[in-house]
Amino acid sequence: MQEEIHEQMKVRLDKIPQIKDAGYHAYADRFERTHRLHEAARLDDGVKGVRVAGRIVGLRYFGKLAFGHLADVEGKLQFAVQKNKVGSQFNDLKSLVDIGDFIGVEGEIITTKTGEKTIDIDKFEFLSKSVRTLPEKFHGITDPELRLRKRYLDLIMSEESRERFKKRVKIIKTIRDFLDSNDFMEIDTPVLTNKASGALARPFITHHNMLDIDVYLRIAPETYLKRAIAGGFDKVYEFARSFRNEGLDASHLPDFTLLEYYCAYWNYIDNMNFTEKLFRHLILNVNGGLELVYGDTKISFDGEWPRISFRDLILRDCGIDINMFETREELLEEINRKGIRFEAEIDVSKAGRGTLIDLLYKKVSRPQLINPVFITHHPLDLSPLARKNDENSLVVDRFQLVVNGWEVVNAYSELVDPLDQASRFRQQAEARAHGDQETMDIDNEFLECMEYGMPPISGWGMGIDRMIALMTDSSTLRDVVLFPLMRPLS
RNA sequence: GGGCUAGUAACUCAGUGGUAGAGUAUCGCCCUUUUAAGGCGAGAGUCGAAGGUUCGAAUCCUUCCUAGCUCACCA
Repeated sequence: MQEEIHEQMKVRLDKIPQIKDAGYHAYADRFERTHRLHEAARLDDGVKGVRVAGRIVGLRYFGKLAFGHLADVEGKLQFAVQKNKVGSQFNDLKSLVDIGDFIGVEGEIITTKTGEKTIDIDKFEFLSKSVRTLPEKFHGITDPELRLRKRYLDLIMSEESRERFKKRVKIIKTIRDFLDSNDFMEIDTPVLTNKASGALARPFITHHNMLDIDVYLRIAPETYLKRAIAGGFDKVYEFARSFRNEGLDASHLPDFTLLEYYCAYWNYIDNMNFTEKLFRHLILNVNGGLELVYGDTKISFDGEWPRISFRDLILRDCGIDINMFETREELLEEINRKGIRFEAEIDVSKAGRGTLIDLLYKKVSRPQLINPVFITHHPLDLSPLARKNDENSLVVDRFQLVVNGWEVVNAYSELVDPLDQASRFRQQAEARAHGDQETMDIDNEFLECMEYGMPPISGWGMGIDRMIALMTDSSTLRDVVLFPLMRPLS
């Protein structure tokens, strides 16, 4: 109770000793329920001895009768309190109980004149006193900042918000069940690491006092999951909370959930086929159809999804054949000649060839991709952990699933050749030496693991939060995360 | 970081230079079928913060804080 106590709070605080004087506990230790609220709401009339508990979210008095609602995230149930049934407890309710309090009630299931399932109570128990008033009942919280900072209030007040987060639970459970039923094993890999590897991104750095070393919060679980494959697990996955010290906006969070799985003996084509199955299963089970509506956009996951190479896509969208330009200088010259400008924060003149191609793709192609499309065969220098294509050594056996202009999935045939991996790391180091920020650290421990031998592997990663935003028609990722990071109020 | 917008009672919002307002909520009274219940009455405010202009500032000016949207970069 940091701030000053205003009138309404004082009124409620003053009730706590009165609650005790009346023989209740203001903060009881337990309540034996026979049903949860949404279960009780499905019982037949006449069932007696029903005991339910919840937060009071509405309360209306009519002289010697009162109606109210108990609610939780799963549902709500109306309760009726009649003075001639509960006796002296009626006045206790009136003088001690407020909207926002938790109570437990026991009574009989009835249906009111207006047709609503109701528990007509014989008695109630006080469970927990709320000393602050809930937001206004009709509008709830509309200030987007308050909704994020005080998500619990948003959940109490907004059915839409409750449904969104329940859907998140269902999405994650559906994916987990699907992977489990396909013989994947869920494992955990470290969050604190010595190297920020597995992706191209700026990490959070923290410090371990006892070891006196700086450690990184992982940017991806990739290299550890592959170590598990080397150790003999042959299908693994992890819902990996990952951390990137970069922008923070509607489509980027500093900590987000990255689902990755790895399967030994698959290549990227097996993986694309599996991806289609996974998504069909997910969307059909959670949304009941294969079409999603996101804002004004309709997205169809039906049918076979197009598979197009990075080169063909860029050629189609801006007429540049990236295979014709083998150095970054030649490519940059061509990009400038076509009049394509990147208003990039990073210095384009320092970017490597791969980074340039990536910028080009994000500028001319990606925004146009609405329905799911597999983009394949990315430039080698953008994919230091992916296997080289057997026909064209400038590209890798990689795919991204792009939906609504978002990279939802990134996957490839994993590089398991330790000599090639060592040379890729060296290339990354060179690019960094030339000023390219978007590079990967050399990870010698990972390399050594690979030297002991890894089977063929295909790995896969998906930003869960983005997928959930797509499936819940949420315009910002912060709407699908319960408690997003906010600058503290000082 | 740039541009635009916003911050007034616990909550939702009016109020554009002249005594700080409404609804919800709270407190008191009436009411046994309501569900944004209703009726009568009352209390509740550092108008985001600091400075300035003015006889007088929620209102005009400056700076700052916070947030949302948006643009550029990152999943």
